[in-house]
Amino acid sequence: MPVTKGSPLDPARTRAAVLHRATAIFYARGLDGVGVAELCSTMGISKETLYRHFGSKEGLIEAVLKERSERVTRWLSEAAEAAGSDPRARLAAVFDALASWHGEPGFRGCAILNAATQHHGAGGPDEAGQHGAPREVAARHLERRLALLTDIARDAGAAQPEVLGRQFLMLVTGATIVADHHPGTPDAARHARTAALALLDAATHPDHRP
Amino acid sequence: MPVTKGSPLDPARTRAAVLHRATAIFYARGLDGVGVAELCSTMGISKETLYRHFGSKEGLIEAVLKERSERVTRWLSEAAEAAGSDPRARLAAVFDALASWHGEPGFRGCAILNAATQHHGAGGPDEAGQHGAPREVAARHLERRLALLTDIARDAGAAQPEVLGRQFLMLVTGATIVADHHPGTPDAARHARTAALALLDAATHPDHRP
DNA sequence: CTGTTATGGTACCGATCGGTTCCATCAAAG
DNA sequence: CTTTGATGGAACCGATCGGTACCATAACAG
Repeated sequence: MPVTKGSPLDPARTRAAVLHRATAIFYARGLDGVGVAELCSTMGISKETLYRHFGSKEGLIEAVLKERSERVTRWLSEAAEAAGSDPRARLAAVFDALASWHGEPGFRGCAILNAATQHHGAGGPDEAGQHGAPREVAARHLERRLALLTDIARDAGAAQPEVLGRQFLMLVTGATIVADHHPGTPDAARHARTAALALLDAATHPDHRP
Repeated sequence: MPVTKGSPLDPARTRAAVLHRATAIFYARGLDGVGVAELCSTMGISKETLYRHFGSKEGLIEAVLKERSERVTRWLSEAAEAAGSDPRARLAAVFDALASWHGEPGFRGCAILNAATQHHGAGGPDEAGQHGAPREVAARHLERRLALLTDIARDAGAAQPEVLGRQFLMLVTGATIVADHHPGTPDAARHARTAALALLDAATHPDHRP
């Protein structure tokens, strides 16, 4: 029989705590920037515990990235929903959420995209049929974000919501990258928001020029 | 006296060849994805030669990134110039060049941004007063790209060329990232081009609506 | 109580890392 | 010819890597 729920020996609770702590450490130091030994000592667990729960460092990374992707996706969707039903307001809310994220103290870009970039060495599918896990997670991550943005474009009545959604995706992604790597553009998300709204208006309103 | 120019023992020629080969290897495998030993054997040189020319792996990386940044910047500027003097045509040419780059066989995103992401562990300035070299090179790289795009926006007569230039920068960067990490969007640069031209037109033409 | 289970700590493994040193070679300068 | 300097090859260094095995402890089940 399993031990009592919530006890300090509850494996599920331990796993969740490790996942949470490892997410922050990997984000701050990079996937290859921290070894398993230091990782465990920082988290206050033993290596045996880590390997019992996740099998390998790769397994831990994959679990961290999947959980992070779901959390971020949910966070952005909720930010859009909170803005109401007007597509324009929802789009603006997405970029406002982006701006506040970029302004957070430890901001270092998108953890999922960073991980995929750091692991680009494992390019193709390996012998186990597994592609590089970080790159797969990143692709699905962008796919979900594209779906959210395309929904907004569709609700707004754009002629080509798929195209407009992809343009929004590039603005969101580009703003995050620029905010991370170009200190001269601290308000990237604000400018991206202006551009996105202009594109939405151009795709929605009829063209008045001859 | 130095040996005859062009001889196989000419240090400058050796250095240039190493730089060229290392650029391709680092781009394909990642900065940490290949060790110095494999790097040297692949390039057909000895470790002593590498360390005599570049001092350390970090020194080689820095030299590779700086050379790459200059080459890419020159390439994009020339693509814009070749389109003539019309700002709209030059802007379109930039995204056309981007599209052809994204379509190349070994495309793996921007080498400079990838390197900066892979080395985000060396966050602040170290004891030698040197910030993480890859991150500095990336910041300057984006700065030069921003200057090119802002010039186009200014030549087009935009009311706020700095803002429009930054929006172009986010579209260029976002398109490259999406093309790398989202297989579902193979024509990212084409959609980014459409968006950029729409933004340029909106910022240039007077607004006809009440 | 006893038995089970999850845990933290530690020592250890082979492999690989970045970097250093020595040496034979080979082309060009004199 | 001899001398000079750049090179490739290989051995070697200490450190760190991801991963495994073993063990004492502590909390819970019965």
